[in-house]
Amino acid sequence: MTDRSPPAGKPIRTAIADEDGIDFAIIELFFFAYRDFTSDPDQILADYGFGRAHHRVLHFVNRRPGLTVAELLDVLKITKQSLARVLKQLIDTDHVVQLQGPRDRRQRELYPTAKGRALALALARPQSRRIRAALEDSGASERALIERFLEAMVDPELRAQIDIVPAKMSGKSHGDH
Amino acid sequence: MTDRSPPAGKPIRTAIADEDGIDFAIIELFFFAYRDFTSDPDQILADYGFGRAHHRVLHFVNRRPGLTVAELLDVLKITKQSLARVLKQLIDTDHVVQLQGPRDRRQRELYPTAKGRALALALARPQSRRIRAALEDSGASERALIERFLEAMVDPELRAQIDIVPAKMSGKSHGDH
DNA sequence: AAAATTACGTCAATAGTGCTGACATAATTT
DNA sequence: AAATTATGTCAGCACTATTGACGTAATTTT
Repeated sequence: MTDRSPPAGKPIRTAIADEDGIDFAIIELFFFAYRDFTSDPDQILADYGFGRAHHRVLHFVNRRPGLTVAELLDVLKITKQSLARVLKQLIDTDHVVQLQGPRDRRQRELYPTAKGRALALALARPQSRRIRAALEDSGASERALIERFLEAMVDPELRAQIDIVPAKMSGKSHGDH
Repeated sequence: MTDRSPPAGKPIRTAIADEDGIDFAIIELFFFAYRDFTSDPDQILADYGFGRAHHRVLHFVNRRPGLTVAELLDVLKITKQSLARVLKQLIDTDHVVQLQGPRDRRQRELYPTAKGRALALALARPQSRRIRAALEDSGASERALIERFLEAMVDPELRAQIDIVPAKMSGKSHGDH
């Protein structure tokens, strides 16, 4: 019994740094940034008994009023069952309403109520504040650049999901490439 | 029974856009970017029966070999219990080893094994590739700018966690403010 | 030296989010 | 009429996270 079950690999004492050209710095920053980015709304959501999933649904229902359940599933990349509970809670608490689709009556178009819009705004406010502060801190005027970078981080096939958003209609035209 | 239980708020049909100066565009892009950023390693992890939590532990153990359990908890911002299972699995599978702290023998210093380092690299590779591609797509040369922005997104009190990383020792000095 | 604190491990119970698979219903399409 | 589609729901399971409690060993304080 002098040695343990597996060969018990020896400890490596040197930090991984930017070995092999891997960009650990940005990988790690992305983790930290997202961790804190979500922490603000998480605290508000807790007061409502909601979680991050509720936030995401609320966000997209407000951004694209009238989207259907199937479209929402596609954007969130989760399963029907995962959405079901969360959506039901939002409907039961009068944050979201369902309307029968005008053309296809099988579809349920999702709309925020005034209550749902107010909550979406309350959740977005601290996040937007954080973004504004970060843009200032990091030598602003680069908003478009940050936007393009984040967009480029998204899977190319899925960028279509982004281009649906209404912001693009307000004459920004920072990229219809 | 002409009306439902609650006043049943009316549907709002207009998109939330950038109402009240809220930066919904970047909020949403951050969600999409992070969703896809984590999807690459998630697939690899599935082969090992690991999840995202394993990745995070593996990442930081490789980035700061010798960190203690308490330090890791502080960085990940999770509870001891949440870490316990994940860490145990990584130790049992010989990805991470614990050494008794040299000064304080209560502490357990965490180190990656060769196996653990290899996995950390394998997980980081697609992420780094995605970052490189995004920097190119979005008119690169702005790496430092992106880095500063992400850093500024982190809670100021917690930025100390970032400044520990070894990358800063390699003479980059883009900010010891 | 005794007492308090600290670092860590573990146990129990619970919540939130996600998954797969199966099945039902209503509406639309073929 | 039959097949397909959009949605809802049920059962069961996995992973990550939570709080609270307790135990042990080591260090620090008194």
